[in-house]
Amino acid sequence: MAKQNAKTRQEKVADREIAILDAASAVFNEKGYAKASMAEIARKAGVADGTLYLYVKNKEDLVRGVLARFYAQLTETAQRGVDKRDGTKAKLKFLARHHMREVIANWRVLEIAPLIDRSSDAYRQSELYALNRAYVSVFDRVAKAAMAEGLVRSDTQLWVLRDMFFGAMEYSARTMMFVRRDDDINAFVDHLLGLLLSAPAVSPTGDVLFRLERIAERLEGKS
Amino acid sequence: MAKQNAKTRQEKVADREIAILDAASAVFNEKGYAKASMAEIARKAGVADGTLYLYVKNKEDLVRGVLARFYAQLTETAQRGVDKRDGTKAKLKFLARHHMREVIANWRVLEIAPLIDRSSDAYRQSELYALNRAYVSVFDRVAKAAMAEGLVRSDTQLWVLRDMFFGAMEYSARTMMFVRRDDDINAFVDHLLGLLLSAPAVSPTGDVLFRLERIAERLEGKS
Amino acid sequence: MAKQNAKTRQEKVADREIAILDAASAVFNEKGYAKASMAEIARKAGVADGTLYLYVKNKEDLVRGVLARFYAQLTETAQRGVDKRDGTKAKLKFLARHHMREVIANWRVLEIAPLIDRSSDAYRQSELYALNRAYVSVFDRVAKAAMAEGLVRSDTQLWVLRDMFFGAMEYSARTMMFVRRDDDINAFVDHLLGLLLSAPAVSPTGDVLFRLERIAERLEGKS
Amino acid sequence: MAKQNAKTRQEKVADREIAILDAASAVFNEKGYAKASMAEIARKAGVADGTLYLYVKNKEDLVRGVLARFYAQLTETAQRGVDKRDGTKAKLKFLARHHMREVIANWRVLEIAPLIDRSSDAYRQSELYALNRAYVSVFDRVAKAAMAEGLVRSDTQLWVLRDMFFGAMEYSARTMMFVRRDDDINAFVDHLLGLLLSAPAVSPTGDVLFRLERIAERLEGKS
DNA sequence: TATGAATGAGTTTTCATTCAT
DNA sequence: GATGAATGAAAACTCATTCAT
Repeated sequence: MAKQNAKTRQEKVADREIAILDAASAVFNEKGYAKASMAEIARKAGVADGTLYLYVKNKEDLVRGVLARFYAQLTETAQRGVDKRDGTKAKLKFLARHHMREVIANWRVLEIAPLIDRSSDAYRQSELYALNRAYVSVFDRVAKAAMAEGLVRSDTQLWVLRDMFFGAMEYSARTMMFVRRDDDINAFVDHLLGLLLSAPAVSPTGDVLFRLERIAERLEGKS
Repeated sequence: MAKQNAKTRQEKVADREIAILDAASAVFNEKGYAKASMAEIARKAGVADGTLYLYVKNKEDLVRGVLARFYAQLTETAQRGVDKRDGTKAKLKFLARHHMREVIANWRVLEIAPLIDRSSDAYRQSELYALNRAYVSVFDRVAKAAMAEGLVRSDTQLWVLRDMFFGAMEYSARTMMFVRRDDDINAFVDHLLGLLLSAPAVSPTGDVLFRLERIAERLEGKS
Repeated sequence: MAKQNAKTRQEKVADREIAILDAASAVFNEKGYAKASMAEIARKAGVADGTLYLYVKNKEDLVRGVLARFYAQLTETAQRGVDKRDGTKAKLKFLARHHMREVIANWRVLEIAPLIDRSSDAYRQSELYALNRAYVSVFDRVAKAAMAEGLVRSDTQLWVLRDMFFGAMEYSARTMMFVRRDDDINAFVDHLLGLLLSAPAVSPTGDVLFRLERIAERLEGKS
Repeated sequence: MAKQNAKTRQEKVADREIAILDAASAVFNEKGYAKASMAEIARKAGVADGTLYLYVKNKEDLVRGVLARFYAQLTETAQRGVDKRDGTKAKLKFLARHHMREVIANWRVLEIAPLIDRSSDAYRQSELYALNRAYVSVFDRVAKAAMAEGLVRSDTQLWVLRDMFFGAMEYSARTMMFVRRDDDINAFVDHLLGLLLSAPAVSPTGDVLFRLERIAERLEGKS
C-alpha cells in the first residue's frame, strides 16, 4: 500500500531538517562560520537555497541549531556511556575520553560557539543554554559521587573541579590539533584524572600524619 | 626650540603604529575578527583607510600584529610580576590572577587566535609562535620550581600541569564573562591552586603506610 | 493565455545574458577594459551589480564572453557574405570591407583582445581561440581559392598573405579612426586588393627569368 | 677640480629624466599600463615617488614621454640604418627587419599607445604625433624611391603601401609573440618584400612573355 | 512547500597624486 | 629640488536573504 512506503509529510519534513543540520554541521566544521556559505550548505543538503529559510530563520539560527543538536547528542552519548560503566572512576575516565574525542572531531564547530552572543538574557533562556547545562550536569553527577566517595578532596568546590576537568581537556585538545597523536588522548586523560583524583578525601598532609602518629603513640603509651 | 617639541618623522611613524594597534585591539576585542572592519579601525586610529596598508599588509597581518603585541606585553608583565613576588606559591598565584584578568579583558581578541592557521610550518617559525612560547615559558619556570619544592606531586608531567592551569582558567573565564563578578577571580584562583598544589610533598607513600601498619601491629600486640 | 505571453524562466535568463553581453560590449567599446566598471555595465544591462556574477565569473570572464560573441558573429556574417558572392575576387572584396567595417565599429573591444593572456596553454584550448581560428579560416578558404585560380602569386605562403590582408586593414583602420571618412574604406579596400591580387600567376620566378635569358641569348647569338 | 667632476645641476636633471624614462619604459613594457605602478617606476629610477611629479604631470604624461622617446629613437636608428645601406631594396629590407625587431622587443609599450586618446585635436598638435609622422616619413622616402625605380607598381598609392608594410609586420609580430621563433622574422620579411616589390610596373604575365618569345623567334628566323 | 534568480549592502585593497618637511 | 607618508576615491567581488513563480 502506498501508505506504508510513502513517508508522511511530517516525516519528509523531519528528514529534511536532519539533512540540513547534517550538511550544516559538516560545512561549519570544515570551513568555520565565516567561510561556510548558506549556498554550500543548501547544496550539500540537496535543497534549494531558499528552502533553508523555511527551516531556519537565518545563518545564526542555523548554527545555533547545529550546536544544539551537537550538545544534545553529546549529552546522550555521555549519559549512556556513564550508565554502562561501573565505578565512579571508570565513569569519569569514560567522560573524559568521550569529551576529548568529540571536541577534537568537532573542533571548528565548537570554535563557533563563542561567536554567538551569550551575554544577552535571551541566551540564558535559550534552548542552547539548557542543553549546555544538561551536558554539564552529566559530569556534575559523577563528580559529586566522586566527592562523596572521597576520590576527590572533600573541600573541593564542584565548579572548580568542573572547570579544571573541561578546561584542561579543551586546552589540551587545542594543542593536540597540531601535533595529532591520537594515543596522546589516553595518556593525557590518565594523567589528568591521576591529578584530579589523587587527593584523598582525608588529605594526608605531613601534619595529619603527625597527628595520627601522636594518636598511635598515645594509644601505645596508654594501653 | 622647535626641534625639541617637534616629533621627528620617525617618532610620528612609531606613534601611528601604536595608534593603529591600539585601535585594532579595541575594535577586534569589541566586535571579533569578522565584524571588525578596516574602515572602523582606521577611523578609530585617526587615519585614512589607505594608511593602514602602509603599516600592515592586510587584515590578517593586522590581527597578527595585535596578538603579537598582546603576547609580548602579557609576557613582560607576567615576568615582572613573578620577579617581584617571593615564594613559588605567591608567584603562581600572581600568574594565575594576572592571566585571568588579561584573558577576561581581552577575551575577543584571544578568540581570534585559533582562527589563525597554526598547522602550517610557517606558523611554527612565526614571531607569534615564538611570543606564545615565551609567555608559556614564564609559567613553566615557576611550575618547575614548584615541582622541585614538592608543592606539586613529583610524578606530575609539566605539560599536563600547564594544560590544567591555563585550561581551567580560560574555561572559567568564559563562564565568568556572563556572570561578571570580579571577586570570583580571586576565589577561583585560590581554589584552583589549592587543588593543584594540594598534593602533599609527602603523599601517602609506602613509608607512611608502613608506619601506620607498625602502629596497628603494636596495638594488636597489646591486645 | 498567460502562458503564451509570459516568458519562461529560461527565456528570461537567456534574455538577461544577451542584455549583459550587449551592455558589456557597449561599455568596453566606449571606455576600454580598464576604465569600464562592472557597476556601469550592470546599470546599462538593467541589472544589479551582483547579478553580473551569476552570469560571469569575473571581469575577465565577461570580456572573454564579449569577444567570443563578437568573433562568433563576425564569423557568421563573414561566411554568409562569402557564400552570397560569386567569384573569388568578389568574396575577398566583401571579406575586406566587412572586416574593416566591423573593426572600426568595435575598435576598442578589439584592443582588449591582446590584453588577454594568449601565451598560456589554457588559451590554446579556449573557446576564444577556437572562434578566432574559425574566423580566420573563412579567409583562408577564399585565399586558397584565389591562389588556385592564379589570382595570387603561386609561391605566396598563406600565412603571409593573411598577415598582409588583416594587418593592412587593421593598421589602416587605426588611422581612419581619426580621419573618419567612411568612403575611404572602399577606396582602401580596392587598392589593397589591387596590390594583393595584381601579382600575376606567372611572376618573374626563376622559370620566367630562365626563359628571358634564353631569349636574350638567342638575340645575342644573332647579332 | 670640483667643477670638472661634478655634474652641473642641469646635467643632473637631465640624468634623472633619462633614469625615469628608462625605468618607466622597462616597467611599462613588462607589466603594461594598468599594472605598472608609479611607485615601482620611482623605485627602479632610484627616486622618491613624489619626485616623479617634478618631471611629469601624471601617469599618462609619463607614458607619453616614454612613447615619444621610443619613436624618436626608432626614427633615428631607422634613418641611420637606411643611410648606411645601398640600394632601395636593401634599405627597405633593413627597415622591415628593424621595425619587427623593435616592435617585438617593445611590444607591451606599443600596446599602450592606442590607450592614449588620439581623437582629440590636442593629439594632432602633440609632440607624439609629430614623432610618429617623422618615423613614418623615413619609410615614405624609401618607398617613394622604390616606386620611382619601378620596384613597386607605379599605380600604387603610398599610404596603402605603408599600411600594408607596417600592418603586415605588426599583425605578424603579434602572432610571433606566442610562437617565438626569431628566425621567422627574416623569413617573413623576405616573403613580405617579395610580395610588395614583385609587382613590376609592367607586369610580365605569361602572355607578355609569350609575345617576347615570338619576337625573339621572328628575329632569329628573320635575320 | 519548494525553488533559485536576483538583489545590493558591505568589505578589502590599490594606487595616483599631494604636500608638509 | 627632493622626499615619502598620507590620502581617499574607486572598484571588484561576496553572499545572506528575499520573493515571484
